Amino acid sequence: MVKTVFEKSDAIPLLAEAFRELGYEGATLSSITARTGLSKGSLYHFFPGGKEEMAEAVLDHVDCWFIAHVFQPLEEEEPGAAIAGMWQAVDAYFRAGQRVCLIGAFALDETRDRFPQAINRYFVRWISALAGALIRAGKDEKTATQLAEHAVLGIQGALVLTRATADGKLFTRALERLAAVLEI
Amino acid sequence: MVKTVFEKSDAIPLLAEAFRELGYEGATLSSITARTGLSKGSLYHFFPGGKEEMAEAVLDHVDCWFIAHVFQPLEEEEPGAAIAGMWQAVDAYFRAGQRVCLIGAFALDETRDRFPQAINRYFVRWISALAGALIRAGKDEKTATQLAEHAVLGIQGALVLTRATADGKLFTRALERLAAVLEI
DNA sequence: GTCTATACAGTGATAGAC
DNA sequence: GTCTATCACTGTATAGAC
Repeated sequence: MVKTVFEKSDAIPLLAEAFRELGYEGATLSSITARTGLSKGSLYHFFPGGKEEMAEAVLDHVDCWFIAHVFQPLEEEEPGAAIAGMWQAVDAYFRAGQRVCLIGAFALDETRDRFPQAINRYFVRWISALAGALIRAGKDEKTATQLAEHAVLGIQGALVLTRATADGKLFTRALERLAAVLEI
Repeated sequence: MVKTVFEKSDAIPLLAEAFRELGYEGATLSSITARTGLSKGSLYHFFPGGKEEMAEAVLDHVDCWFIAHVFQPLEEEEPGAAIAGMWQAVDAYFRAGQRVCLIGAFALDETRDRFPQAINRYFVRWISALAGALIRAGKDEKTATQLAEHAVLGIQGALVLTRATADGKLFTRALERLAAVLEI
């Protein structure tokens, strides 16, 4: 059986899922080969820097997705629609809480110290993009920043609690509540 | 040099800090021996079940702390004072966000599946204790449960964001905002 | 009760055949 | 570009001296 064409970009979503579910330390090369169907040799061909380069590629991939689907709309589109779109995108991306935030999970342990800029950048841009939309929607700067911080933090917390309690409806319920707080 | 008396209970806070900072997979026996000053032999003497038993002991220790300092006060004392005490205890326990929630961190990766009951129990009790206090303070049951969920999830999210952004003031600021939401 | 020595599986990573 | 074979090393865990 000959392996068909398989590009680096095809591997990244599978790598992302591995790191998301197992964590950086927990995602061993064995588990990664099993999930991607690629041998270690192929993985090192695509990512000469090994596991760390794989994680960097995954972080970049996640960041790009959020820029395209969340941050840029918040920064450029009509604020009401962009914010509504954010809640939709977030619920879909995190599969109603069944999927964890890779970057949030990396932030919690010493993995953060491997990728500090990538982790920081993601959250800072999310908060500032949302704050910007809230300002364009009429909030003053201080309130907008606080509300944005509150919303982003709430999403991360909802992911933790959804997994911890195994309550499948918690996430979507939390998003609705967070969306309501933004209206205050 | 003779090792002085060192009880199992003395090791647990050090183990807790190791798991908290490094994660379950990241906390290797080498790092644990370095942090506790106990050799592998001694560790296995105290915890014959190895790393898993160490983590169980730590989870139990954390749970007991929260029962004594947070859950029971919420369940038994005057609600206003108990809730105010909760915010104080949380800010102190998590060192204004410099310290991560071990149980929340465990919830995010496959470590959850090792200790599902302990993780679930902690968060369920926290939410129900807080909801109970809110009910005694005059909220209706549905509102109280939602607000309690919102508060606990906010704490977890604030821990993620504090570490991610390295903004030392974020955590305390978030707690103030979360406390304000409970008043609504 | 504490340690050192050790077993042995699994780790990330590399070399080289095809 | 993909694989297998293999490397040196670290992982958890155990045995046994003191």
